[in-house]
This record gives sequence, structure tokens and C-alpha cells, in this order.
Amino acid sequence: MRLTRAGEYGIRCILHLARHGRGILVSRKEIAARTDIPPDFLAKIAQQLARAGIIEILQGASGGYRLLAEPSEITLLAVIEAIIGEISLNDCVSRPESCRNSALCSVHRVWDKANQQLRATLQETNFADLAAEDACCLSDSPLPGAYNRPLGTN
Amino acid sequence: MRLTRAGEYGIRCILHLARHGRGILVSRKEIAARTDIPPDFLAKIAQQLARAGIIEILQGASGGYRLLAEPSEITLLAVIEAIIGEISLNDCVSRPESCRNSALCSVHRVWDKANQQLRATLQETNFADLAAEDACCLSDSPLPGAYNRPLGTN
DNA sequence: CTATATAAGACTAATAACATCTTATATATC
DNA sequence: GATATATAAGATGTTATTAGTCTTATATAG
Repeated sequence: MRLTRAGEYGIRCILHLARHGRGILVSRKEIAARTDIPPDFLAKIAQQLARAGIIEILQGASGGYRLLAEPSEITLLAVIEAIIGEISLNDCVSRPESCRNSALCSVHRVWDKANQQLRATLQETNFADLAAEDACCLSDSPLPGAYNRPLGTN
Repeated sequence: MRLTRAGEYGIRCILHLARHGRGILVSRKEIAARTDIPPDFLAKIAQQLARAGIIEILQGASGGYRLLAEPSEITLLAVIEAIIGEISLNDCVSRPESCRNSALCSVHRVWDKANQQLRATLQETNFADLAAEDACCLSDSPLPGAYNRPLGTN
């Protein structure tokens, strides 16, 4: 009942990109180094974030990742669910057929409520707010040799 | 990010016992049959529930399990955490040292809030309420040959 | 053309989940 | 006390998931 590492890494990745701002290209290597994510693992996570329309991936020399939307438009929920799929605190929440009669089930109703609450809390949180405050596992000073380019300059 | 089967089974077991009432002895075999839990697996789960002080286990011929408290006193949270340990939606919630500075971390604060909310919701729910309403994965009619004895009659 | 970066999927290792099995112990009944 | 029945407790096995790595292909800047 815990967020996977991949999910945690997805958050760190977007948080790092959010600190640079929408459209700013940041290399995978820099993100990985800054946020303590194994670079190859980050590649997989980035692909999921790209499929969800949260980031854009640029290939080739001086490629990297960049946010497609303003950090304020990107919710914690969207990032997490891009990685781990829709949150479901109990099997019966996502698969009502796993119970004999979940529509009438008192336990099911509690899980349903808890699930909605959790998703709402994560949806209320956006990456502009997160990036504005301190966050652990991220450093601010530029990496030697790193460069970031705005949208449309490649 | 989903309740384990063991946790789900724990809920079913207590729900079944709650329908009989505090102190009523029900055999493992009956509980297992009624709630679709592998009997050997139920044995392990029962041990955890016993260690947490939620049920009492009686050995020997015509042994079984019984609730130590009124169903209204037993919360969903207590049962779940007896099985899976304290709920922690993200590693940084239970292990702040896993982050560089979780006290200042904006992401950490969101998880902390979500975690508290979830635990509160599960704590608000007791097994008297759950048992009073319908619940899936449980049947009501007595099992042929099953017998249940009140506290202090053995 | 070359160096550098990511894409995509295969592959591997580690961990956790989900049981099941075995031997021991407790209790009711005869 | 002997026997049948029930759970205790730990060892063991199996499967699924998580986490991470590797390889080959492709894209782009210079």
C-alpha cells in the first residue's frame, strides 16, 4: 500500500523540470543525477510521462525532456497515475466484479470513499506549488556542463 | 498502492466474527469456507490479529477464533494495520530519513496529509456498522455441522 | 560522418505476495 | 489415558511485481 519507486521517481523528474519551467529542455543525464534516479530507469519512466502527454522527449545529440504544460497545470495525481495507472486502494475499487456484490457492500463503500479522497488530495496539488517550496532529493545549483534550452531553439 | 490479500482477508475474517458477536467462537474452517480464504493462510492472519489483541485463538478440538471486543470498538484501521503494519502511502512518510530533508519537503507534506486522511477514514469505520449493512464475500446461513459457542462455555 | 542522446523492448535480479506443508501442541470426548 | 480434532509456528515453495540493466535501433547537432 505504498507508492512504487517508479512513481516516486516520476514525481522527482517532473518536479525538477517544473523548477526549470515549461518547455525548458533538460537532459536525462542531468535529471537523473539531480534527483537520484538510475538513468536507464528514468528513460522508462519518461516514456510513460510522454505517453501521458506530460512531457515531450527530444532525441539526438543535446536531446532531453521538457514539460508540455505549465507546472501549475500539472497535478501530482496526473504524474502518479501516468506511471502506476489509476490509483486503487483495494482490488474491489477497480474491479467491482472481484466481489460478489460490491454495489451493496459496506466495506467496498469505505474503500471507494477513501480512494476518492486520496485522488482528490493528489489532484489538488500542482507542481507550481510543489516547486515553489522546498523539496528534498533535489538540488538547485546548475550542474557543471549542463545546459538548458527553451522551446523552439533547437 | 493497494491493500494486500492478507489485509483483505483480515477484514473478511473480522467481519464474519462481528456478525456473530463478541466472544462467540467460530472455527477457522467455517470462517475460511464462508469468506473464501485459504484455511492455512487464515491461520497466519489470525495469529497477527491475535497478537494485536483483536481476537483470541482457542486451540484443541472445537477450537476457533473469537472477538475480544465489541464490533463497534474495532476499527477497520486497527484490523488492517494488525496485518500490514502502519499504513504508509510513500516511503518518506514512515522513513523520513529516506529523504534529504522531509521536514521542509513540499511533496512529503502532501503525502503526510493524504496518509493521515486515509487513516482517519479507516478509523472512523467500525465493524458494528460494517456488519449491520450488507457485505460481499460473506454468506449468512449457518454452515452444516458448524457450531458456535459463547464465551466461557468451554 | 561522428559523437551524443534518447527509444524500445528484452532481460535479469531482488523483493514481496500468496500461499502450502510439516511438526508440535492443546483440548474435548470416549 | 487414548484418540480425534483443532490450532501454532516455522519452513518451504510458487508466482507476481518491482526495480534495475543491457542491447540494438534511431534521431540530431555539429
